[in-house]
Amino acid sequence: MSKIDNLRPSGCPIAYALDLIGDRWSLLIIRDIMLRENKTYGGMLQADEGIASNILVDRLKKLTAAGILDKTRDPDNRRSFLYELTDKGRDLAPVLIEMVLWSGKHDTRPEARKDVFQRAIDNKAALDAAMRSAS
Amino acid sequence: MSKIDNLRPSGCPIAYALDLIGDRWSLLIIRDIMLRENKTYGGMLQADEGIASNILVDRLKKLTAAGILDKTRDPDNRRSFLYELTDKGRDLAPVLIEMVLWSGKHDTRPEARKDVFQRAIDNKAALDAAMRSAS
DNA sequence: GCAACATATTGCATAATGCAAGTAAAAATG
DNA sequence: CATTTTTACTTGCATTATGCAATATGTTGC
Repeated sequence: MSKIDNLRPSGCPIAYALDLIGDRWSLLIIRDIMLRENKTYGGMLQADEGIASNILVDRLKKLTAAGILDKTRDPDNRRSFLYELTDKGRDLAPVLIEMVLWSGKHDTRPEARKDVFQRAIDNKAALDAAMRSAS
Repeated sequence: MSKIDNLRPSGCPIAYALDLIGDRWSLLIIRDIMLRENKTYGGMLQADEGIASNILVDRLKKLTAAGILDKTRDPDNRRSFLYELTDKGRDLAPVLIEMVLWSGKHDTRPEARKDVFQRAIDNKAALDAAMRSAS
């Protein structure tokens, strides 16, 4: 198991957030749930960015331990698990939305995908509601 | 020098943001500038969280290379440099604000500092403007 | 029990981080 | 103009995290 268990004691809210979700993968897992209804280990393994299986397990454990995700058996497929957002996890929707707006404005690469950016521009509140209800 | 130079090619805006600022320190540097007017190497070294000097140099270089920071000589102290936000950097203010709101709601530790959280609750637009003008 | 599916673990190489000490260069002091 | 101080940065080395490929564990349906 990797990554910090102990939070930085400064009390700074930015530091707190970074201690829990400040890495290259955690928010992509939350994106998978919020924007792609991808709630299973297997589905997340196959996502675009190609996370390694041990890292995925590690992050799922940490996000669950942090009270951001909740792990349950999938009632429709009893050999699979569902990782769903808790209230704390759902409340990350605005953070993700602001990241999308920032990248949409500043990522000038041709491969940059603008669909979610456009949704955020068109109706931020509706996107927020959709992301929260996805869990 | 550490950390990835090549961006993940998925085109996902969340992945783009994480490739540039998805680590434990980058947003704390930006916080120092935006919320503490801490724009020098030495000032950042002494911030609450105690970043190591080599990591600080590395992140300052990367953020500058990413077009988020701009490095100039301090006109008031010619042996010091100022790291200031570009437009791209200033546009991260909403991301930081949403993180503050999230942590303020969910960090239940007694040491959690609530001052910036309260500012964001009271007048988000005013906080955003203050953070942008700090650079 | 067995095949298949799904989640998770292990071993090992590479890369990032953290710490302590040292270097470099500009400005202030005498 | 030599010396000290300030400020920025670098280096060496130990520890920790990440990435990859292979393997293992657990669950279900037959």
